[in-house]
Amino acid sequence: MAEATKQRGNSEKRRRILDGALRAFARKGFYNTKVSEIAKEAGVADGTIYLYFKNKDDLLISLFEDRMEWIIDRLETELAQVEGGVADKLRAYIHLHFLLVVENRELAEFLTVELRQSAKFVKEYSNHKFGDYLRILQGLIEQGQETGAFRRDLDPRIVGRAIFGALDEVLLQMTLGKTQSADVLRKTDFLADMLLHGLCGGETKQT
Amino acid sequence: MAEATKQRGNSEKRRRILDGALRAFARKGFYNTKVSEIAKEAGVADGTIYLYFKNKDDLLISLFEDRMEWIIDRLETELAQVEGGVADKLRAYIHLHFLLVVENRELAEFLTVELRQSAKFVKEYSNHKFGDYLRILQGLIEQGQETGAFRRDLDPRIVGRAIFGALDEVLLQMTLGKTQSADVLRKTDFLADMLLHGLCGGETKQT
DNA sequence: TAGGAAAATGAATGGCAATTCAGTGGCTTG
DNA sequence: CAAGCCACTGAATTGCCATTCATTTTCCTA
Repeated sequence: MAEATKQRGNSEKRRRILDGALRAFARKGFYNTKVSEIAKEAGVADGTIYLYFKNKDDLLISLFEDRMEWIIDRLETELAQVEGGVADKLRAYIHLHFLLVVENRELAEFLTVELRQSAKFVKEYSNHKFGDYLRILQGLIEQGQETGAFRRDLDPRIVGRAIFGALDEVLLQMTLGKTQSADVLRKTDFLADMLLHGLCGGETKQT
Repeated sequence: MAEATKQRGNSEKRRRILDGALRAFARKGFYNTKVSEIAKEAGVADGTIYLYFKNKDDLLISLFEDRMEWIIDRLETELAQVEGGVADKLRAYIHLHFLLVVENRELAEFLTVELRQSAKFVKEYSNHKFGDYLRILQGLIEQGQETGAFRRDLDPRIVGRAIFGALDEVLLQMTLGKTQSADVLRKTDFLADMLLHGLCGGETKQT
């Protein structure tokens, strides 16, 4: 029990710090957030943070990995349950991506803003998590191309990026603009339709 | 002449500083760039920068506005010359957007990375330039909807964002990944096709 | 319950880098 | 040529804030 308690103590404080950091980073961005603010947000002393993280950079990376892991798990679980063709999976993917924002504004704000800001940063530390995330989307595209549902003249890697970028930018706008949750979800299907059928395309909406 | 000379002297030094800042920011990002580095890059003393800009933030904003203005001018000029339907204009727009990167990597890197990083920043200082840029794209979509070339069930504001996001993310990838210029341009048409006709759609490529 | 290890604290430190400003040099003008 | 002006310089100033570490508190264990 001693062991368990200690572990739990550790984990719980670590979690509190990550949660506090998320809130603080979402509000002011990485560089404008003081370590002491994170500490206050987490209800912890400044020094305590350094018992759990090597430094401020490490805290950012850890937070990023922690949350991406959570998102990826969730995405994989839920996508596996979708019945229907690849197009339906893609719709589900987009829906989940948007749902994430509705359910967790701060996380969305943190990811949309900091992910790009730290593009090089993340790149230098060879972060796999974002790659894993993108690979889910790319896998979906490839699958669609194999089954003939999607056209084959497009590079899945580019298409994956493009779709991610489209969603991300729209979400950024909504996040910063404090769009109502209901409105956010309403846009989902339109965007999915546009990506599937194009600007010129028909208005088919299959379930 | 005295007046002219002084003016030119001013402008030329200001330009040197902006150019130096662009190079420095593109390389290391705003927060990791020291003012003294910008000064060295511009071939100017540290203090000189403060004769032309209020502070480091002001320098960032000025650089951003300066370059966006240039881009917008160019975009408007070139789009006006495009013959053909709205779809062709959209293709041209995408082509120009990509061309920008090919011709000016540093600018592209600066914009893709810093634009988002400073989303709030830019928002607080109510920057109109990015809005102006987006409005060009949105105008194109609206025009297409009026003439019947594009479907009407999509909000032009959302679609504009989505397209911008898609392009931007793909470019970010290419910029950071040091993709060859020729390859960058090759992707242009595919991406345009995907946006116009969708993932499922045909492979029509009208000129 | 005492003792001591582990965890947590937060005031003090140290380094860094934005900004300032006293001084320099060159140019114009009378 | 003197004198004032003005852009420019870069070393010194200054404030900030990440990180450290001597001290305190908590929590076991015997």
